[in-house]
Amino acid sequence: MAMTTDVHVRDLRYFVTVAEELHFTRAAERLYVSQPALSKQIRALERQLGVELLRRDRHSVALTAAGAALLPHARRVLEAWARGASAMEQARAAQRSTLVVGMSTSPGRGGLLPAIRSRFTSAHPEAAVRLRQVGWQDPSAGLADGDADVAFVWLPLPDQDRYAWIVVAEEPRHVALPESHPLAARSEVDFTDLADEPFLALPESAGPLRDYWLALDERAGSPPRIGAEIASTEETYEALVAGLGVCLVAAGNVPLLTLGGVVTRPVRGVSPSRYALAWRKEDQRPLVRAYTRACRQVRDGTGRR
Amino acid sequence: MAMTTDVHVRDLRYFVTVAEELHFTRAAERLYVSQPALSKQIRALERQLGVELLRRDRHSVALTAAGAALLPHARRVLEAWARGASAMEQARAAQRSTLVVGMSTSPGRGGLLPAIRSRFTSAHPEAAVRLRQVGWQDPSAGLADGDADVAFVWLPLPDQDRYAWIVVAEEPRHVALPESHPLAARSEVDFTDLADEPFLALPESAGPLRDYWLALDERAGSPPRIGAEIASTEETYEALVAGLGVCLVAAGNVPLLTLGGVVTRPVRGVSPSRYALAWRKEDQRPLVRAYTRACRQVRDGTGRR
DNA sequence: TACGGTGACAACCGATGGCTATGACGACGG
DNA sequence: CCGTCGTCATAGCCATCGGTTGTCACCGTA
Repeated sequence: MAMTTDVHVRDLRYFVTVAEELHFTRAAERLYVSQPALSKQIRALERQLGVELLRRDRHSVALTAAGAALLPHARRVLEAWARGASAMEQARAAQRSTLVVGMSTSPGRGGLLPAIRSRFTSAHPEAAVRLRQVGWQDPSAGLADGDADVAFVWLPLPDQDRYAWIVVAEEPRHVALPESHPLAARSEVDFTDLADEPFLALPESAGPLRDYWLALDERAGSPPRIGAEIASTEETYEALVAGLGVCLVAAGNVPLLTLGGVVTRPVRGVSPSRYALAWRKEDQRPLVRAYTRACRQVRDGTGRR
Repeated sequence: MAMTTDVHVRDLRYFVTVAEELHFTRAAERLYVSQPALSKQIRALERQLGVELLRRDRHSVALTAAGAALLPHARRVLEAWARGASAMEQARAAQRSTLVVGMSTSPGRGGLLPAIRSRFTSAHPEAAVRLRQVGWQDPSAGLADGDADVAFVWLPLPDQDRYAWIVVAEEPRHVALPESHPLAARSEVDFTDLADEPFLALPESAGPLRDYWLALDERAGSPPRIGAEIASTEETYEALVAGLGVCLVAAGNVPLLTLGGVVTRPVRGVSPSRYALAWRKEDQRPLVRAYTRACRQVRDGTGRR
């Protein structure tokens, strides 16, 4: 007999209405339920509480002492929950009108983000855009776990069939080296010269993207040596100056690493990298569609103002 | 899509617990439910509210903004309901420890009530006794509709198989007459002399009791003339002085009617009336049993102090 | 590489909460 | 006086809910 004292808010609402009307049939109408249903629920509530709340007297209904005692508390519960429900209403609205943009590193690239944003907000002035930095463990930059609604990512993505994307930049890849490295003397390097260097690699969880930045495709089967794993720009920089290895980097990201002690050189013999805006393929929400449309327009220079 | 915003208080309790533990399995233990049940309920709550409350991150659980917004409201609802539940607890206790004694007219009869009460309260000091006056429409004096837990009634009762009783007084019946009535000159009358008089009768709803006070049994088939219906001592007195009829009255109730203009005379040829304490046969509650026991002891003079 | 611990999912089952149809019963009007 | 109306209660039905046990997928760790 574990006496759950929990109650359904609906039952309290029913009770309060009957207490106000002192009339089951009328109360049932106000509540949009049938009279028997209301009758049964009130009896169930009385049974649950072990107390007679209403005295039914053939042609009249009256509150008992217990019913009168319950009424104010029931009203307080209803009111408290009304506030909670309205908070949820707000949360729902906020969720509906907030777009979270995931990204691993700053997209930069010539005002891409501000341009998209300006188009987007002109189409949806009520919407808020939140940027969210996501570590490199997640190559989908938050799309996978719902942290982000759209995201700037490097191709290729894992689970390609779950996402759609628009390529926003195609950039040649450079190599980043400590400035003391022998190859730093060259102004340009062949990838074959790098194949035996220790590489800095993305985390395992990055899947095909890790392989891509190791340029696995260009290595004819011989596996790369891994100098260290990196999950952020800062880690990468530290690993480079510490001499743990070298790594490929998109041309657009070169400025993020060349702070001192690190140099970058163009690489021949590797495919260019592709940077894209991605979203969950089945996600049809207006804000998502508007953002991707804005992005496509910016890329294509459509309707430039 | 009538969006019931109602929520089960249990679900809020579940949510608050998970929000406190940030751990489903531990929360489930605290709540004494299985982990899948808890998981499902929380998801259902999220679905109902159309909002993500908790972010499950494989090896960690965190509140979302919506969850954080809900938490205080949920706590307020729980607290409001806790007060309500405790009020119901009190009401239950009060109901359990209050005995309602129904009666049609004052039992009087030599301190019967105080004697019973004193025995009763010495056995149940925590209990409260409430007396309740009931109109003569209800011959069970409130037992039938639950207004009373025990009641002082005149036999015979309707629905005899629903009640048990102890006879507390057996009194000869007198007749009450306006003092101007021819029979008022006699010091005693035969019922046969009364048979053709108009009688004051109890309401139809009194059932066999109405017939009893009309002394139907003594009338060999010829039906009585009804002068008026009466439902209280005052009505009876007024009807008597107005000359609407005569009526039988228990010896113990004679003082209630002989106020002026009305006289009473003993009646030969009618059975004595029986006054009883009655209760619902299936009612085994301790207070009811204690009261009837006290009554029996007082009647039998057992353990007189 | 096996293991322990996490939350999610599936299948099942009794209770709940709603409906319609009907019943009992007092009030009221012809 | 009798039929009808209005009231709340009951019965029988059905979908959904809220719980169970059993299992899985996943991850961190020994």
